[in-house]
Amino acid sequence: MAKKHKTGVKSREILNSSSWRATAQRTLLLELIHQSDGHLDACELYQRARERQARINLSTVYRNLQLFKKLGLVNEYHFAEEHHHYESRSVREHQHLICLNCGKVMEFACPSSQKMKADIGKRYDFDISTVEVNMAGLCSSCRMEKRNDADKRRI
Amino acid sequence: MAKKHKTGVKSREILNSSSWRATAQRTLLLELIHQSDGHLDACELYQRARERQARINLSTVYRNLQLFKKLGLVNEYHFAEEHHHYESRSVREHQHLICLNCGKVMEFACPSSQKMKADIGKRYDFDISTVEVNMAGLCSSCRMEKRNDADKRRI
DNA sequence: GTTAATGCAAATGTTTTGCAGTATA
DNA sequence: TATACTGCAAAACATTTGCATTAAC
Repeated sequence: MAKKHKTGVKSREILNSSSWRATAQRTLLLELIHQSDGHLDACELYQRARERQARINLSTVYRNLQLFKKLGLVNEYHFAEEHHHYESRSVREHQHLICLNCGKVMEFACPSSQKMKADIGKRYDFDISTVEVNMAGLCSSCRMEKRNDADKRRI
Repeated sequence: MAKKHKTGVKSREILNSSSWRATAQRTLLLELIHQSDGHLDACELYQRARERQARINLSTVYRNLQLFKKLGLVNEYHFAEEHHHYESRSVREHQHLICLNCGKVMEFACPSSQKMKADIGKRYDFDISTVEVNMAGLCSSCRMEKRNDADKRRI
């Protein structure tokens, strides 16, 4: 409850501080992103938004995600999939591990990534804005599932 | 010259060792990927292939890239763009830095990624097959270009 | 009242797929 | 000769865009 209120206030502050308008759609989207456990894709966000605002349009979702990205409110991630994932920027720095079978996403701390960012930026004279460490593989339950499938075929 | 010959032989060996057919298109695509400096996208590969086989089709390129990925001949990368990039798997381990303005891709060594892979795999009980470290930002020449543009607008 | 933002529909770009014809093993 | 592979066209997705209407300021 307290969290929800805080997020709402924060979003509103950010929007008011600039010339961006705090529309119902925009506020709802920000709230849903903050509430979620992270790594939503545009389609999932759209579906959740529709539960509360039946007439919201997918292009509104995309337009606002671009804006949030520009304002630094969300990070965009590029996993081993065709679409992007989005996450509130406020959560502490972490990286991602994805199961290639079930799509489950785990987060892990990666303190070395900030040092790496500075080193590489200096070495190649780049102004680096994002660092992504993406690992992908099979989680334990999917590994087990695949093993069982293989056993069945052998019978 | 020697390199080209070696690559051709290697590709042919890999294809012959299985039931996959060494078609002219497939052989050409493998050769182009091996010859390139890495991180090609499907469209670029298609354009290069057309210079030598005018009638080759983009779907053939995509189908073969999927096959090469499955056979472990190429790696697929997900940079901050809408399409994927592909690279011969034989080259030594490295990670990528991409310019968000001009699309230029730099490669950098990241020896710590292998240790990280082992650590994270153990901690989360994942069988990790890929580790990507993607950094993105502005290269020095694009930074300068943008600064000049800003100056012009101010006049 | 201005003008930014939305909804809708259509366009764009990337990747996949069905199918009939072709070429490899 | 059997069938894997290709080319072509169309479909399937994710994302963007133009434009008339709506709503925030």
